[in-house]
Amino acid sequence: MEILEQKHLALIDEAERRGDGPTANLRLCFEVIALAAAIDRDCAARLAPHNLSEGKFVLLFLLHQLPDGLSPHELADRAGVTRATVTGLLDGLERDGFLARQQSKDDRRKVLVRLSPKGEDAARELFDTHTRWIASLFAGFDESDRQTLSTLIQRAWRNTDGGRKAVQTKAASEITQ
Amino acid sequence: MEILEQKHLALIDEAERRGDGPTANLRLCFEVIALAAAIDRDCAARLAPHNLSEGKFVLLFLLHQLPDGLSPHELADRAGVTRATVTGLLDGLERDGFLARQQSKDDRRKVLVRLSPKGEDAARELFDTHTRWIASLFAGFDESDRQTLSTLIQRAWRNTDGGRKAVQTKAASEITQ
DNA sequence: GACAGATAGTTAGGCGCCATATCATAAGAC
DNA sequence: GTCTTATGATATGGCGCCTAACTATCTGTC
Repeated sequence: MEILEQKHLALIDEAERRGDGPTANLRLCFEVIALAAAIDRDCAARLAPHNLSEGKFVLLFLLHQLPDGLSPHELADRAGVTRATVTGLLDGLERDGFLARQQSKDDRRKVLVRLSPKGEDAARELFDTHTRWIASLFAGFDESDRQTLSTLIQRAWRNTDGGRKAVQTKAASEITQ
Repeated sequence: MEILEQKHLALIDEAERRGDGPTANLRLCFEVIALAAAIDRDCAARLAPHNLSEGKFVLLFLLHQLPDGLSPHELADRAGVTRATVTGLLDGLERDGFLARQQSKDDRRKVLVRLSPKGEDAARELFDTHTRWIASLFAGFDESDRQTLSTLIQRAWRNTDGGRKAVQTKAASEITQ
């Protein structure tokens, strides 16, 4: 029952062959990545039958129950992707009838995106099954397990570039206060 | 110091708004994904200056110190990607002078891929810095931390589709024995 | 020795994501 | 009122990955 991916096994082999110190950290890193990749694959597999990807699903639920719609720009900000990416995702969603684009009245540069009834249905239904599925991944975890896992992940995260920057930003803002 | 991505924060908000039971598991899942994504980003940022991606780097180190080279098929198997993907990666690597393709003598369907001196240099040098960097992500983890994290990750992994299949396969093979 | 089926590599087309460049419109400075 | 600058959205082209289809070659069978 090997959790790691092929390429990572090969990398660990090579590191061991070179006697490159402790490969335990390598293995740990690849286990994290393997879990995330497995979750991504499952997510994609669950959404594909509906002609949706993870990115499209996010837009769908961001637009859910917003009769006034949102602009592509707002969608990009809230989804954390570029505006260009949103344009591509909207193209697909509009083609498949989940939503419609409409020119804004007050700002003629702007576009308003609104879900169609089909989109509203999909958002409502998929959101529930989706969150239930995600929660089920950690079935059997009690509060202590969750706390432990979360703490260890955050410790590693602080060693990434993004994590380091966040720590610095936080420190700077605390001094400023 | 928020570790989660924008879209996941929005998803958790919505789940809480709906009172959809425990959102703690959601948060945990997204933390795993955020760590993996941060690592991926760092990896890409470190390789980009050399005109390499993670996929290309894997091919490079698979070919390292193999004067007889490998075929695209073998590379695909060992890297865990499709042959078509390997073709694309090889195109880029060949264009950038890291390797050369050469017709095999004994099987004229086959192609042999060999690193150039530039490719050999890059593989040797990058492999070391790369593994050191990965190990540094878990700096400060002692054996007990590693064991704990690994166990928790594997427990979650067994709840993914891939994990379930692996468990079944293992059980079946044990019965057969 | 011809022929079916396996195998090797590539091509074509798609998806999701990105960065960069382009074009329309809006808002503020003077 | 014009002119710069900011802000919309999109187009273009790239990357890594996929599947499916194609061509060339090899292999085993009759």
